[in-house]
Amino acid sequence: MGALEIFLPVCDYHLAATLDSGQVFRWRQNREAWEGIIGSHCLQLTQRENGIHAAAARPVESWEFLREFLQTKTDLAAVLKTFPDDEPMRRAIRACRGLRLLRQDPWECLASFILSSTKQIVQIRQIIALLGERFGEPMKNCDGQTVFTFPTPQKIAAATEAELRACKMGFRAPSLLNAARQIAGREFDLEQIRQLDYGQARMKLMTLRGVGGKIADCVLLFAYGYDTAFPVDVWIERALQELYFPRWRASAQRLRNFANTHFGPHAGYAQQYLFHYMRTRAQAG
DNA sequence: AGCCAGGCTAAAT
DNA sequence: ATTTAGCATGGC
Repeated sequence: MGALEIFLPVCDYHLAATLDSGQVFRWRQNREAWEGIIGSHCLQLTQRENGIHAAAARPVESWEFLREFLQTKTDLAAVLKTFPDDEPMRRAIRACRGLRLLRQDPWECLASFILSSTKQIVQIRQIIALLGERFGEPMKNCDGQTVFTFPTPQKIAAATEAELRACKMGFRAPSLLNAARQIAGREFDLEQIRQLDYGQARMKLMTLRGVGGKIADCVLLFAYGYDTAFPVDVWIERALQELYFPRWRASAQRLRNFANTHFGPHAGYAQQYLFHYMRTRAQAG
């Protein structure tokens, strides 16, 4: 028999920043709590002094899926110690103590980031919300409201391109449809990725239409835990340019090469701090 | 109105 | 080997 709630002790975990840092797109804040769905578990997460409180809509047998998703066993201090000791990194860390990397479901992550290209985060959220309403399975959250699971590859694969375009995803529709069909048809195995090294895994993901280096890196970092993956998007490009090469314009290749050599074994983690730092700094003006 | 958004692809230098 | 349009859609 399961439980409806649990307390996960963890220090140095900034829940709000983590769930609102562009890694995931289906979590929203409702007063104190953050509401979201992991697999078929509908949850409310609340920040506490020494950890995170979780409440589920239905009894849960094992909470291991939640520890996995939140990565509560990660020793953040040990990760931060591997970052380069330079002024930009120090500022990025200072701007957001307790920011973490999550560990997501590969399909949800892949589909989400196929939909992310040249879209603002608010719009990505909107597209994915529509996709959930139209292709996900309805369920009740803690407050009795109807919410939706993330659509399976099979469900998306059975859709038409027009139905997907109706979710406002535009030219990304054929890419999502292609990925869903390859995965549903077992031509592409998301589990097999785990057995590959970073370079091989990246190449494999990039065989999918609409998946280039940046999206592949997001999936490798956010879903599979390849900590050396370093997604370079417009924000990170701007961050590297302004913070590390303020004097001259560096090419995209130069920036990428710098990123892959400068940030150490947890480069992807460092990237998330830079990303969040740039975004919050821009918001503040 | 025009520019840009957690890019990728194919065409053009 | 690098740089550049075109791609849908919406917010500012």
